[in-house]
Amino acid sequence: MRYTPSEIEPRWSERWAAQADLYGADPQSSGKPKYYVLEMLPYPSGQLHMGHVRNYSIGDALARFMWMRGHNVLHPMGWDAFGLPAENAALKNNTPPREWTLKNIAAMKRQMQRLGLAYDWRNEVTTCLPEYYRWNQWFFVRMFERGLAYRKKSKVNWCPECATVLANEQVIDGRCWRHEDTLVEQRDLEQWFLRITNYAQELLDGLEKLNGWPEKVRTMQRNWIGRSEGAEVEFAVASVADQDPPPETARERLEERIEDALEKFRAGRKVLAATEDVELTGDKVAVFTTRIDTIYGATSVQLAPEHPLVKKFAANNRKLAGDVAALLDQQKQAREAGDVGAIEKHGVFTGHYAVNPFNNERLPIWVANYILLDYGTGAIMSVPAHDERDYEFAKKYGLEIRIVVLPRRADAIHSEEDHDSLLPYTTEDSLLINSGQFNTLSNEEAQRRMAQFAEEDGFGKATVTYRLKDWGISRQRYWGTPIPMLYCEKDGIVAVPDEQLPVLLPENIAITQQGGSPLGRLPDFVNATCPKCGGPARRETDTMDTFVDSSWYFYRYTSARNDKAPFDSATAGYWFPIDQYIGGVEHAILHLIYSRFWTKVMRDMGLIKNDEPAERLFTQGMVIKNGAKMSKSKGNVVSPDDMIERYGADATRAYALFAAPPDRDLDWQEDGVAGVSRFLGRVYRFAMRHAKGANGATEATATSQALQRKLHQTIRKITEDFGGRWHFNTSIAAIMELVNELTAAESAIAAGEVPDAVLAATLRDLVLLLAPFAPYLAAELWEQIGGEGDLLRAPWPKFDEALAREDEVEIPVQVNGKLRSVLRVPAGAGESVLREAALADEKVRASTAGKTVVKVILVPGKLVNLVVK
RNA sequence: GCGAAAGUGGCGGAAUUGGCAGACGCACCAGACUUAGGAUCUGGCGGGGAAACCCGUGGGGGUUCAAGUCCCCCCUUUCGCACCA
Repeated sequence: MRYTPSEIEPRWSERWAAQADLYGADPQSSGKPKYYVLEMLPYPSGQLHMGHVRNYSIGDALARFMWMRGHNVLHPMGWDAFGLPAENAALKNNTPPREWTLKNIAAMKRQMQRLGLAYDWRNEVTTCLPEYYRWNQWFFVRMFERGLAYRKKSKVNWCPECATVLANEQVIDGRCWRHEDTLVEQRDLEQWFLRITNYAQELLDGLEKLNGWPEKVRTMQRNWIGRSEGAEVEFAVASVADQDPPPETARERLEERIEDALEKFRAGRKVLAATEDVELTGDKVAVFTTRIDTIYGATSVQLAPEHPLVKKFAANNRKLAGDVAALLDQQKQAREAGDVGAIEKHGVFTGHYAVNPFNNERLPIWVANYILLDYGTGAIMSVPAHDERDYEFAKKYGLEIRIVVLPRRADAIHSEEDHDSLLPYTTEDSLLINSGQFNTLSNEEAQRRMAQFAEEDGFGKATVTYRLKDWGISRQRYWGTPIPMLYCEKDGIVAVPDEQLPVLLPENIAITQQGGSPLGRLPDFVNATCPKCGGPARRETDTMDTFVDSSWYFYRYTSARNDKAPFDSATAGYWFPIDQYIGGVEHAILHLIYSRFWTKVMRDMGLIKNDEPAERLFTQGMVIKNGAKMSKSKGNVVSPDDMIERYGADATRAYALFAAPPDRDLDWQEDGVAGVSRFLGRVYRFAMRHAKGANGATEATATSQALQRKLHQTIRKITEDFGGRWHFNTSIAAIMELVNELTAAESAIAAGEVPDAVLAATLRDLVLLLAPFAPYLAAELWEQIGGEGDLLRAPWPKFDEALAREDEVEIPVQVNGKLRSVLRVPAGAGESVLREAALADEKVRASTAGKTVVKVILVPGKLVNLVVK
């Protein structure tokens, strides 16, 4: 009667695979409450890893539990099948990407089936197939029509290793998200963008309502969207009068004069006054600030090296051009190294001035290497007294530092020196000084009034800026969704008409590592006809970022074979939002922000009604080994196949749930898997011994009552775990306790102390409790004990409060907080019973002898504490 | 630097609400059994001590009859963010 998962499991696996509708959802008319449980779809690398196993074990346990609780469950699976590895593999093995990918999918599907995961494969979604990606194209055209997809030349992140562009979200510390060692370069390219920034505010606001999402993920998204409230203020540019591009000698003279002004400025630290013969040029420079209230303290304006105004200034000034180039280089290097925060601040005076519209002061315009063109307006006003960076910069270059707010708690400030030692102070709990008509206002009040003032006078306004940028989706790669756009000489950019979709990805193509999109080298693909004028057109050769694929795949599951639309709205309306989404925290930003965006766009298109894709999100911890993330380079990768072969799928899955709470990192210990396997063996043998054996006992005894009590306590615990904390490690531990108690009662059972009915009911419930965690063993035993129908649809056991109740409890007795004895009293014993029992207890009396009991703490059901002196 | 989470036996972890610290499992030790197995069963297993008992949840302080749990300070680890104006 050995437990042999290697025989039991494949037998069931085959039976399940033969029933396509086994894990299918019921029709909407079933009247059952719907439950959509979803695990993130894998990239088909060809091999499941332990992270997948953990992810799917959690989801599968939940799905099975919900089925047994009588829900209508949708539990699908698919493949995130486009992406660069397929091209790399093609290069290496000379296999077409499609072939390689489909082969991997088949292999991984086998692994999933071997794991006994309860997916409805009839809804399988494979993103690299035209039946799927045609809808990516369809969505793209819809977004183009709505102005949400646009093309622009911009500075983009370029990974030399991938030979393609990356989205901001795919750059981590200046490196490619797929190539930890590869620095991302900045390049200028024409790219397609999706206007996710249109939804920045809604994406931010929506986070407040996502109470079923981990706070950590919400915070990460909040930071990523990076809203900041402030104001834009326009400064007029004033320059040394000499506007015409001067001949060489004149230019040198101008440079001298600028040097001269700079000299004076340095000597006197009073540039604001050293403005001699400057006059307005008609140019304007807008700065973005979150602290308009400190604008009277501005003593310079700082521009990003790439600011258009800088180009203009530098055109007349070779020295400046050289200096700016150096600054730009520093910034670029810092950016590429990913430590912009650590950059040493450098700057250069341009010789030009900006007029502060609030007080008409002329502030020197500098170029600084820490100002970023792509945030705000690429220009700032520098207020050294109240900003740490500005302070550092002003100290370094001797710029004036002017205090314009006085902290409310200013008691300690008695002199200028005191002030200096406190600088810079950035508090917003202060009052304005040295600020003209705004003096004595609070910061908050001043911010409002000054923005209003600027708006009324037409030189500024309150604004909101976001760190979030539009989503660049063009990729110069082959293995992705072709962007369905055409370039016609006459009609410009034209979308491919719906009836011509999908734009098929050509199959026969030589994958090489040379730059540019591989599709660009296929004349048959590139040369097309303009649908408007019928003339020749050039086809877009870039493909879409694969995150497009995963932004809406879960809608497709609800009607995966639909060839009229991306999905059926009514069906999606029934299933959405996803009740529980489960995956790794590494997708907290990328996938989870894109798919929220996509959902909002689809809602605005009228395809769906929900605002958010998923009601609840669970992010599981990583699977590690010997304290480190599993990786080939560390040689600590544990193969799921290997585990299944040695211990079975049940033991592997149950261990993945047992070894740690699901949200924490899990240290994979093979001995632990063996332990779980031993436990399953004990269950198997116990059940087999009693599956059919009735010995005619009918009389309830203390033992049978104790068994029933334990059983119902276990049912209660596990049912609560599913509804609450998801600490499946303790759920499984509870089943182990139950089984320990059952096997310990073996001799009592043999002695007829446990009625047949109790034993049979216990066995049945034990099998049901096991079903979400060890489905193979549960199915096998279910059959052995004569369970009817499929286990998955058998109702989850109900716990009986009366049977679960203890009738006698142990109450610890402390003397001065130290444990001295344990009382056995009837459950529900009142205070007087406890007091008497405690005082009468021998051990207690021994330790209180010769002392007076000052106080007795009685907590019925918990403990007794005697305070003695 | 900012923010979050965590720190409990040799190891993974338990102790939702302040109430017997170490459930359950691994490893280890002792024993039983034997068709000698990657088997099964029984018992032991935080530290000190012969015992009574004492000590023990990263460190230090505090609140409380009672603290792993609450409060204050500090240390360590992991994760996120980081010139964002």
